[in-house]
Amino acid sequence: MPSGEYDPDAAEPYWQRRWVDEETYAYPDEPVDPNTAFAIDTPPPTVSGSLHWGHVYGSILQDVVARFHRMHDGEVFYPFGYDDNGIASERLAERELDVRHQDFERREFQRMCREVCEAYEAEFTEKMQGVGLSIDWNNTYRTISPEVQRVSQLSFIDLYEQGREYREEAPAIWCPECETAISQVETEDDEQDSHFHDIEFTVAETEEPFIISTTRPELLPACVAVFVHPDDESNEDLVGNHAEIPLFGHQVPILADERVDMDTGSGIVMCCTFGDQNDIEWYQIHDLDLRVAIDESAHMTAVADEYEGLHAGEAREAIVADLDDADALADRRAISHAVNVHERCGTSVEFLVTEQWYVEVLDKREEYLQAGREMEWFPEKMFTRYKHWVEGLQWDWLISRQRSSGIPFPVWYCADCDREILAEKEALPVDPLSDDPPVDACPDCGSEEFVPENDVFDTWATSSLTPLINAGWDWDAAAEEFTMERPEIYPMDVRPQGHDIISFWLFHTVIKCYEHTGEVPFDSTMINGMVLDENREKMSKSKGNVVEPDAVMEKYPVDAARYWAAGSAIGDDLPYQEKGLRAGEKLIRKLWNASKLVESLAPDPYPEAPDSDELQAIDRWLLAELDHEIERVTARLENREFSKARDGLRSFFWGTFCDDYLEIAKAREDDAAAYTLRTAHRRFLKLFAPLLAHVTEELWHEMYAEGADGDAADSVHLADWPTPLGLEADRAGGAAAIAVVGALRRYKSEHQLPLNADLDAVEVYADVRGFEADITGVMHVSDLTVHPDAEPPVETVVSGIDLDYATVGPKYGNEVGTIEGALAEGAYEIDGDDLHVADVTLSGEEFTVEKERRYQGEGAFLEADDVVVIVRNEP
RNA sequence: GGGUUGGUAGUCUAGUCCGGUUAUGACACCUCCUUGACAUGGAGGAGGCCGGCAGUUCAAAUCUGCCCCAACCCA
Repeated sequence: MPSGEYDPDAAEPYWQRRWVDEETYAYPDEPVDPNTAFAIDTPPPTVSGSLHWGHVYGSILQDVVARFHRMHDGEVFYPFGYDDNGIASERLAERELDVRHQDFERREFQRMCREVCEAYEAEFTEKMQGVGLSIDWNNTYRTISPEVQRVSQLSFIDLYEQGREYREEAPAIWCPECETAISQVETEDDEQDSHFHDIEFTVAETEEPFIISTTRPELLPACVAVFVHPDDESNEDLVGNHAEIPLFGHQVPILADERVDMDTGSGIVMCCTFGDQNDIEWYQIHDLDLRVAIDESAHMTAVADEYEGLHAGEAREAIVADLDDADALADRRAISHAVNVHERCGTSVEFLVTEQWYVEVLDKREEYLQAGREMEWFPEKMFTRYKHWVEGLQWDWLISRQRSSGIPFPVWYCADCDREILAEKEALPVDPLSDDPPVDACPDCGSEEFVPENDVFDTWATSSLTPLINAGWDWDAAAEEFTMERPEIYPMDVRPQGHDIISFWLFHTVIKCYEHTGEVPFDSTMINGMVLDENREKMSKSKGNVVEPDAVMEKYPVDAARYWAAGSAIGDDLPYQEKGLRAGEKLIRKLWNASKLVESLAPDPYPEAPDSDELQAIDRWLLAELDHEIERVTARLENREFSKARDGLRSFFWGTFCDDYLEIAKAREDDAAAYTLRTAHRRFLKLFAPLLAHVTEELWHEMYAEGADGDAADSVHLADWPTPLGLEADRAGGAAAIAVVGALRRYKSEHQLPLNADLDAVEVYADVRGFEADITGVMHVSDLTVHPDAEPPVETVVSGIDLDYATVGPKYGNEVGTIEGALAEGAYEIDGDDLHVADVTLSGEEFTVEKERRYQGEGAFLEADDVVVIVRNEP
């Protein structure tokens, strides 16, 4: 039985350890009913550092969902993954060991990555267990593991066989620091200081000079055309001629195109291989030359003549200086502008023509939009993000990366005819660098020489397969079909994630799983907002406002953090506020203390359910109100309305159960009260369990686990979610009785009396029959008289008229103002059911007469809701 | 630059889709109260031009337009 004060420092780690040791949340190995199995697909966090408070926040919301459905529905599949196969993890290893991947042999570097990641993964595990997440720790995966490599390569081969992947030499976004192609989603804008250079070009045909403006003079050798806007009258005579490039001397055509921004600089712009995405479009549309001046590591090529070998940055300075010497630099001014950088390393990206693998997506935009529509979105409005992303797609998905660590493409090429040779599905995973291709000779040309593909998959190509990884998707060679080890969890019930990754992670997962299985992988998606600091500002290392999970956990119970996290409306950002955690602490304490009182008022052995007619009116009232609350909380949790579920349950428990019923029950000593207390309290523990996972478990074991059926004997989290009892109850009478008690409390408070002070005589004008003993008991009333039907002995004075605007408004329109004016001045007359005012007559249903009650008799006159109470008390 | 979402007492928040006249609750603040768990509790009080401007309407926190601020997504 609970005693003393609750000690979360001891209880929380105890239960966390026990949940893990006893595998409380293990998903069964044996077949599970697909109708009750509930599966969550958590996006595996990237192993690139420590977990931050945002991870904790999102995880708690997932866990509330998991715990609720475990109690409400049945078995819950709640796995955990570590995403450790991407550039982020490689860069972590480089940072941690102070090395560069280029300096190591591929296998050796991969081994180093694994070692660094292992330490961080152990820390992830510890932290996640430390917030009491009900993850099944038997179901964890690493995105670099052989099993996942197999799934990932199977996915590649399946899409290839479906004709949805192609290899092409084309302009691609390139990070010169990481020396790999990257996709559009991996870039971000960075506002950087730069210079605008006005450079003098010459028209070859006329030797007439003109000015172009550029931030990238080092691309002069890469210039392949000059553009003016078709509407640009001042420059239109240039079109059709050629321009001679200063310093480099080559000539390029001058063309017209609408993409030119006439307002920037001179309105004449140079097009290079490639400065930006515009250049790529011009290259494609106008069939321009390729003049590659910058190589994979951002050094100048032979095209740059004497600048060959210089880093692009050095070349820029050198070229600017030489332009100046040649009197070709008209102006140079400092500006600040947005530069496209690689989000992982902050390096400005280049556009290089390289051979890469792509997944075709543009042709199925409408289908993928429909796939998104088929999911239920919490909140609904987040679907718009998905929609705009899909509608705005401009590139197929580039999935090859020129990195050391990652999952290799299961592909070889014929050395003679370049035919693509894919691995056999049953042989996966393979590494073409060390494994042989599945054929001895090229089926096309018979050559026996093969070149292995050196590239690895984009990390998202793998992390977009988590539903399939979790479901145990595989290729059955004998049956020649894809199979699933746990078909009952696919499609998965919910996919939680932050709103920042809807566009790439969620989108890619939806489309890949959809292509493999023909089904949308999620029934619903739940989008959480971002965690902000206490001033509602985004947390960032540079601002120094980052909240460290460890610091919070040291100061507050985990349940308090869980309470705080559940205070958000789904999709909204949530500021970190200590008072939110303090409120959580208060609720934990209240729950603990109330439990102690329940224990002492209704000690062991707990009475069996009495016949319904033995329950007193107040008992039936409480249990009926609780039924109502159960329905509300259940609906709110189903709709992921965490904040409403939390606040509603909290105020019902605190106000109705503790302040109202518990106080009344103190005066009772019968079995009906004991049964009611126990029944309600046991139900409260269950209702709070998804939220306050630890304290409810502690109390459950103190009070109920021993006598519980089945799994509930092990954990409240394995108990069944409560359903309404459906008792008949006088809910109006109970509400009136509570109003009477409230009025009497207020009376005592106003008269500075202690709440347990005796009251001599109380008269109640409301139907509180059946609740008399409860009122006298809790309020210490010596003589209570109830007048269920009689009018109170008061004079009523008309104090005003309330209009029913819903009918009066539309009916009288502009006259409403006049009517209101007359009413305010008292210029009206009540005539039976009618009201004469301002030349109109309102009928009975169009207004209500407001009456003030005046009591002239002895004692104090109290009003609450529709209840009138008269107190006569000798001091 | 474009799009999305949000802006409600000192702070956080409900209500906004579907307009109806004392705008919800919590924290903090003020006053009072030791009551069979909890004073880390209980009863009460004060605190708001619902981001700004304009419009629609008898009536706007709610609908429309423009503007300002913030976050996110995309250029």
